[in-house]
Order: sequence, then C-alpha cells, then structure tokens
Amino acid sequence: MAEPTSRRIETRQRILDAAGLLFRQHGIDGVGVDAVMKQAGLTHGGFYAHFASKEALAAEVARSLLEKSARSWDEISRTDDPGPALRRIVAGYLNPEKVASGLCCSLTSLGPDFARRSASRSAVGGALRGMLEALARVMPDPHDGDSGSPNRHRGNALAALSTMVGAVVLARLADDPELARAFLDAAAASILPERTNTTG
Amino acid sequence: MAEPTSRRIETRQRILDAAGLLFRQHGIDGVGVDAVMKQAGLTHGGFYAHFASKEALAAEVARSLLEKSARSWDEISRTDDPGPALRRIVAGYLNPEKVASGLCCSLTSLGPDFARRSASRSAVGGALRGMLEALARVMPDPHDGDSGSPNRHRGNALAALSTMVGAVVLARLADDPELARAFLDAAAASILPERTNTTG
DNA sequence: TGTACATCAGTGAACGCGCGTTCACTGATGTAC
DNA sequence: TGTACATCAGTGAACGCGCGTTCACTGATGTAC
Repeated sequence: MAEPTSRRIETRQRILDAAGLLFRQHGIDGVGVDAVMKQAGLTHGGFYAHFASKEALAAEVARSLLEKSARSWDEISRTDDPGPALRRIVAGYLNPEKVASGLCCSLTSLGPDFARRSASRSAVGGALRGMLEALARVMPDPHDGDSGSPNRHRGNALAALSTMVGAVVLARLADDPELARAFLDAAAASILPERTNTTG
Repeated sequence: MAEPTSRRIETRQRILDAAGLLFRQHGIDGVGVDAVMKQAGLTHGGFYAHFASKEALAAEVARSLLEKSARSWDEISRTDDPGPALRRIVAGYLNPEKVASGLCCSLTSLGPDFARRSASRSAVGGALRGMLEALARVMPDPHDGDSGSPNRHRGNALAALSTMVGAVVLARLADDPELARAFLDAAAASILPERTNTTG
C-alpha cells in the first residue's frame, strides 16, 4: 500500500489532464466530476479513490498546470540568451491560436476561480513565484540608465506577467477577433524592447 | 403595461446591484437566484418578472457594471488634463483596498465567466471599446519620437488596460499580501510615465 | 369622499434535474506454496 | 506450471441536496363612477 502502483499514478494523471482541459474550457463550476471521469475514460465512482473531493482536484489542477508553465519558462530562461528567451516566452503566451483554442494559461481562464478557492490559491503560490523568477531572469535593463536598481527586473517581471495575463483575458472576452488580436499584439509590443515595429 | 412603473425599475436595479455584488464575490455559478433575490430584499419567485433567466441576468450585470466603468473613465478623460486623468484612472483601478474587498472591476473577477457566456460576451463589447477610447484619450506620447503615429495611443491603451486587468487578477490570486501589493505597484509604475520613483 | 373593480409586483410551495459523494460489488492482477 | 487466495482499481446504483424555473395565489396600488 505504501508505494502507489504505476497504473494508479497514470490514472491519476489522466484525471488531472482531463480536468485541466475541461475546467479551462467551462470553468470549475461548469464541469461535473462525472464529465471529468468520462473524459478520462473512466466512470465517476472511481474518482474518490484518487482525490478527496472536487475541491482537492481543483487545487491539484491549479498546481499541476502552473508548475508546468513555471518549469517551461525556467528552462527557456536558463537555455536561451535573455533576448530570445523573453521573445519565446511572450510569443508562446500570446499565441493567437492557443488563445482562441482555450488551451491557454490557466491563470487567464481560471485565475479568479483559483483566487476564490483557498486550497487552489495556496497551491499556486510556488509556481507563480517560479514564473516571476524565470521572467525576471530574462528581462532587459530599462532604457533609462537605471539598470543598477536591484528590484528593477522584478518590477518589470511583475508588470510583464500582468500585461500578458490581462491581454489574454481581454482577448478571450472580446467579441471581435480583430480586437482580440489587437490586445495580444499590443501586449507583446509593450513587453518586448521596441524594434519589431516597421522600418520607420 | 407599456411604461414600466418607477417601482419596477427600482426593483430591477436592486436585483442588478445585488447580483453585481454577489457574482463578483463568488462567481456567477457560485451564486443562486435565491441568494441574489434575498440580497435584494425579495423572494426568489419574483425574479422571473424581471429577467428571462439567470443567463439574461448575468448578461445585464456584465453590461451594467462595465458601462458604469466606461462612463466614469469617459468623464475623467474629458474633465481632467491627460496626465492627472490617467493617474486618477490607474490609481482608482489599482487601489489595494478596493482589490482586497473584492469590489473591483468585474473584468478581473468575472472576465473569464463573461467570455464563456455568449450573451454576456456580446453585452460587454460596447463598454470595452468605451473604456479603451477613454484610456487612449489620456495616454501620453511615447518617449521615443513616434508621437505622430496615429494608432500609437490605441496600442498603448490596449496594453495599459491589459496590464491593469492582469495585475488585479494576479493580486487577488497571490496568497501573500506583499506580493499582491507588488503586482499593483509594478503595474501602476509601468503605465504611468516614470517620475514617481524616488528622487534619484 | 366612498365603493367596486382591475392591475400587477411580489410570495412561497412545488417541480424536475444534475450535482457531489458513498458504497457494496466485480474482475483483473499479483503473490504464496 | 498450477491452484488458491489476497489485493485493489474501477463500476454503477443510490443518496440527499440545492439549483433554475413555474405557477396559483395574495395584497397593495390605482382607476372608474
């Protein structure tokens, strides 16, 4: 009983993946336990062998989705040079197809849901800090001469993450695809050092 | 029957206000029609004399809350000079007490909920554009010499709104009040022309 | 001013349904000898 | 290799509850004469 079998672990992960998909599409309250289990190829009764409650599942989904993002950003931030790394992170986050498909970062589709559930809220704390650290690592120095200020990169990372999250929230809310696209483009332009725009 | 009585109008507004409060606190799916009516000082049965369904209520709440913001920003943008106007709008939006109380802009607490409900989504389109126009009106020229570019203010407004929305979403999600505060401060600093920080 | 009536906003019991959760059971897997 | 048994992941019927919605009714308000 001490070690869970590998089959158990796989099933648990399948449930987490199914919930991660459906919760982002329909919100946590918009998806029942039975729908999650069906998506995972199981029946609803077995759910409680893997999670104590739907709340506990939500918290695990929150943790697992955001830790995946944090790991990805961390790796990019340590592998690439800062400039290309930042561009990869931002372009990946603000990718219009991903946003339209609804498979974008859970912060943008479930942020308020997580914020209202204390278990989910505390589950994401670590990953959130990890994302900020990765972002701070690849932030450019500001164009005024203030590159010495120690917290400057952190402040820029906080603002950049805010801009990305907000842009995706607003792009998904916009009724018009052109406006959606404008949010994503404007956010990317405001985070990345100016250089992309035209030849003027 | 043509003209609704003033009493009817007042009651309808009381329901809208109650729903605006409770939906922002607990999410749309987290609040029942009976809770909304009780908060409005009525019993649940009377609800359907005022709204066709809970969905219709959600859409009206979306419209009414965001149009209120749009009107407020519009007035500020036409009354004050651009600099002070922008500062008032940003400081009002990123106010830490308002964020902590949960009475902040509905985009940050219900944005994803609205985005998933087509009626709500189309109900907010106009107000969203109104908010962007007000914001564009008070945006400063960029510090590079590109002040002639006609869409530059619009792009800045899109990015600024994204930053504000994202910062509040993240501040409410952060488990630590200090981190919450840092999101709000960093967002304000990144939107407002640099000048507030220290005497350096 | 007073009476009779029509209107209609709001009441509260009742409905069917879907949800989260429980539990006795099944049947496949693995271990002991 | 073969048999007997223990384990345990997954099944599916059942539960109580709360939700969105309906509807026959009440009682206050306003109008007609």
